[in-house]
Amino acid sequence: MNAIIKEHGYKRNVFASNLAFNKKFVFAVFLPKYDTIEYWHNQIKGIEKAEQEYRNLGVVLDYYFYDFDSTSFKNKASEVLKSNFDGILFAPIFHDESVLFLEECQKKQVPIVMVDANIETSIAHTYVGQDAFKSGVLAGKLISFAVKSERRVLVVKIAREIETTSVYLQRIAGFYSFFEKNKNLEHFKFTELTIKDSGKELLNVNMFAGIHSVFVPNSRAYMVAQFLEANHIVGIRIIGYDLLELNKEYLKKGIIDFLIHQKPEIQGYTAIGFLYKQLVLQEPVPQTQYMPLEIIVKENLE
Amino acid sequence: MNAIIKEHGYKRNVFASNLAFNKKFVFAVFLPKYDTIEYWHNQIKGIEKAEQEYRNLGVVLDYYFYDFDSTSFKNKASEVLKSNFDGILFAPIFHDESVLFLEECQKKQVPIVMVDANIETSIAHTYVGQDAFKSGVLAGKLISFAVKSERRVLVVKIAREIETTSVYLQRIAGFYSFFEKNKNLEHFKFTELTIKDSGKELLNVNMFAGIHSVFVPNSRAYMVAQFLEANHIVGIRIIGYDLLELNKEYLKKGIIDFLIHQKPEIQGYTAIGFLYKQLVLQEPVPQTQYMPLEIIVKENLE
DNA sequence: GTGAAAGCGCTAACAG
DNA sequence: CTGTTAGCGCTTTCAC
Repeated sequence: MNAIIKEHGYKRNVFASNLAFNKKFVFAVFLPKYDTIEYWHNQIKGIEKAEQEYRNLGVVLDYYFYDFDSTSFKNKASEVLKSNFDGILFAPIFHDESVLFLEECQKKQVPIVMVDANIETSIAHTYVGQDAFKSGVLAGKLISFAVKSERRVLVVKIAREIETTSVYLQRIAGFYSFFEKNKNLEHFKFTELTIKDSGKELLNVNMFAGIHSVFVPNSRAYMVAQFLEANHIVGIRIIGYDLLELNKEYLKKGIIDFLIHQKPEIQGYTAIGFLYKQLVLQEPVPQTQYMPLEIIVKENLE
Repeated sequence: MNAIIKEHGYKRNVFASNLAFNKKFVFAVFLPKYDTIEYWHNQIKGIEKAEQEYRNLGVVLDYYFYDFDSTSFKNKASEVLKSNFDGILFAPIFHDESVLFLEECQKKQVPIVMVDANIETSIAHTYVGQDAFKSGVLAGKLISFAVKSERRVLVVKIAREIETTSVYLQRIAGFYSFFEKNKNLEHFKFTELTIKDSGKELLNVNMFAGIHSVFVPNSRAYMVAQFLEANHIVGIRIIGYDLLELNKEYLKKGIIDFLIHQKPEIQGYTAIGFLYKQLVLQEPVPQTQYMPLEIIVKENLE
């Protein structure tokens, strides 16, 4: 009989339904501590915007932040699992630990949304984030705008040891694939440079001799920009990722030329919106939601 | 007393409020006929997406479409004004007629949202759309990526007579202002070409002799691309506006290099969302919401 | 003006 | 398992 009613174009009244249900939905938000990491700070900003928007609509957020190490992750994870929540948003920074965490969440039968990076698994979940490979291809294209004479490109990998996600490797893979697929770009030559994080002092002028462009496959383009500015090296095109304050500053100065923006705020905002849709509105959401790849130059910043 | 209650952190329960209010909000949507104009079709797509989203939340849309002439606009306008609506979304294609229409709407005391173009007026309303001048500046920047030897740029104005909005003039103004502000770009030389709409046959090969780049300040970049392709002219960079199917096609082929995207779907979607916020949620909305200027190349299309 | 009461459409609990 | 009912928090109406 219910079936018959539904067939006949019946629409649940969301207001009445949620009024009667009279329940707050608790979304657990399980992310790295954001105090010092601007990228995560922006994710949180989007989440907080969504929190405010859905506050009157029966949504409560419970935050759990961990330090950027796997022990802290595991400790907080068990804390999360002890609590009660109707939906979970988290970032699988540490792969193996995240798989275990996912399995526990599955037992709770709640909707799961992952941001920033995805995990290959059969456990149903939604991914909201970047397509890292494609963003690398795009970086290649942007570098390729230079003239058609010989071009030397420096790929600068500045990474901390605990970098366990493969995001920046995927970006580099995409980057090279662009030049492989475009055979008329054989005049581009590449050199790689690997530097430990906060090892800015390891840069030296010789590294940039004869270089026309620099590709920084993570958010640390500002370090290269700082160095080039301090040493009065001009005419080198820099392309990097993420709208950190320092990156934006050098973009405005014209020292960084391109930033690829992954919209962390929108990631967080969208993720909460997806939980809201599933739980409050009882509507389906996509399995994967890639952020559009935005090209930011000085003139379309903001 | 009400005041005291509110001071004390009282939040209206949106579910109960709207259930008791038990009213459908009618939004009048007053736009050009979209059948043949892809740009407006995309606006409508966004509006329909919003319609679906808010259908269960007490929102009903009433559509009014006019032909692309001011008589049709006026006729439909009076039809709209005779109807009952709680909020209005419209595009001020014809300036003077739109001002009159606005004044009538004001009398109805309903929230007003304008898309696509704005009107200078003291009548309270929200504008959702592009910053045309800024988008022209951006176009200038994109053209300027070429090498630092002499560059000849052709500005191709393909417009129908009834083009009454000044959007494309603002874009051109922004475009030139970029080169004026950057004195190191004096090697860029400009030529203008004005062609009546669907006068593609008026293009000829000589126009492109010695030209390195073409700027088309509206959505008709594909016409130039078609011509260049048909005449096997290569090596000219084209930059235009809007993700029309034809433009996208030539972007994929590598004949158009850049498209600046004004997100018409998002405009429509946002506009409905603003009416929803004001009427259903009784929350404030901004006076002006500029769309971000998106740079689209082959590699970040879709 | 203030106060009481009906009822919006649904869910959950309880009775049969 | 099906049918009935209280009540979610608010708006509107009607009585005072």
